[in-house]
Amino acid sequence: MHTRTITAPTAKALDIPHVVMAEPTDPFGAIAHCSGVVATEYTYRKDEEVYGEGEPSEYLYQIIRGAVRTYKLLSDGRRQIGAFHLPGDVFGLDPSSEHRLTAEAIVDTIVRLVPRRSLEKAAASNVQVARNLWTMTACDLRHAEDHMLLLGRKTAMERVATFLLEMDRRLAKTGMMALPMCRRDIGDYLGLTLETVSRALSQLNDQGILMFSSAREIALRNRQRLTAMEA
Amino acid sequence: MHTRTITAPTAKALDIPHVVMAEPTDPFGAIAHCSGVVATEYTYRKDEEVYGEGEPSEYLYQIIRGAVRTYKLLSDGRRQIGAFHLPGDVFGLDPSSEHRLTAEAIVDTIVRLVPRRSLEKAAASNVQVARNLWTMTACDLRHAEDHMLLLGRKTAMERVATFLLEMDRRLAKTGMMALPMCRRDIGDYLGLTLETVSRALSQLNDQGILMFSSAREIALRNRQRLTAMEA
DNA sequence: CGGCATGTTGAGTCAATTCAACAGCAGTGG
DNA sequence: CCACTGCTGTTGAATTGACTCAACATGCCG
Repeated sequence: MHTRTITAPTAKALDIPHVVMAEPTDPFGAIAHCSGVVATEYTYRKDEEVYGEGEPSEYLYQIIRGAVRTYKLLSDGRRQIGAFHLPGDVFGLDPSSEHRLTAEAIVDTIVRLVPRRSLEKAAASNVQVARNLWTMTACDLRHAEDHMLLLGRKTAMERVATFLLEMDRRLAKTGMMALPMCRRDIGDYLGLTLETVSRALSQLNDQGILMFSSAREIALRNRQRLTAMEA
Repeated sequence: MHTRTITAPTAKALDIPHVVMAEPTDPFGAIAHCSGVVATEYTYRKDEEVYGEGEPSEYLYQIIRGAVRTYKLLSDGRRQIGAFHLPGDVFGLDPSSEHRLTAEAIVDTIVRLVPRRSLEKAAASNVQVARNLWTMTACDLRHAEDHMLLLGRKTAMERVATFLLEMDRRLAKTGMMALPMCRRDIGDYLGLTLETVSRALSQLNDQGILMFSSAREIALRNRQRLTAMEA
């Protein structure tokens, strides 16, 4: 596994090219540049676990390339994926000392990571760092709140429409999105079975609302109609 | 509407009696005692709106007596309640400037409130305050993550069992819980219809797992079996 | 080229919903 | 005091959206 260590002064050179941050500012970048904060690069293979639910929270991660799913399991194996993390996204931030979800690479993934210990230290003296940590957690919370509405009250088609628009916004570069995750992952994210996801996508294809290049390469042909289906 | 203003020095006298905080520490209390932070009391009537989705976030609230629901609506009226807030709980904390859910009193409710403006000011100079704000948001996030698992993957009976154990933990004082919310609220919290909630409760009653004093006064008779049903 | 992962589609089933009727209770006013 | 009214909760019957189970198609990797 390839590992590289970057000290604060050189970290700026690592800024991810061609990625528009979801946030107007880049809280992770702001933190990573603090004196005393050391960022490291690390690579995970497809399906490799980054951390497990209940494990001590030792690092904060930012995805450079690839994708990560974070999820919870029930004892009988039923799984709920809480979020997909894509290039530029930060994950693994847990004010409590233990992770509350498991994180796994969906595809081969490169992350930048910062020890929690140095974050705590930076936050203790630098109010702006503390504020950024809060902002990042709040961002996760907003997503979770929206997702509860989806899981509790939307129909299968509405869920898939919402998913497509979310992914389109987050990873479509050229009008085409290359989904890193399989149908089962999408189902476990949307609270559906993989078959139901597949049927909904086929139906949207039949209606001309989207077009497949391959099963995971999708272009939206009518965002307006899709937005109307989102409920 | 009765309003009372408390300055920091006297705020300690207002500590809510006979309420065990969900957290080992009391972040709200810690913040409310900061110099420059002024807490006010306010009363909302049953079904009165505390704030609406999209409104500017001006206050942080702590419930003294009563109960509040926070929810999101779809355009056709479908509702997802994200959380119930009970005495001692803090709600309305939003790092962004706008509320992302609507808050309504479930019954006549007394809250203590602190202006957001003074929080920002306190957090800018006091790292401990900043840390407490982060901790409170993280607490909301944890609940949301657990609730996504419930909404996406649990059966109706498992949802109701989880709900009963949550409420038992949070408001049972004498082995009896007095639910402030109606069946429709419970359904909208659990992603079910009110009829399904009612049927599940009746079934638990028939099985001797709980006992009704009235429709909203419930005593758990077998927490172990209920925990086993939680999945 | 074969073998396994992944994805699609069909048929039948079922858990939860919808629609409907009724019961219980609280508050109101004669 | 009791009928009246509205609201909340329960229960039954029929429906349905999503699931389960199954077969087959596709595509990728060695």
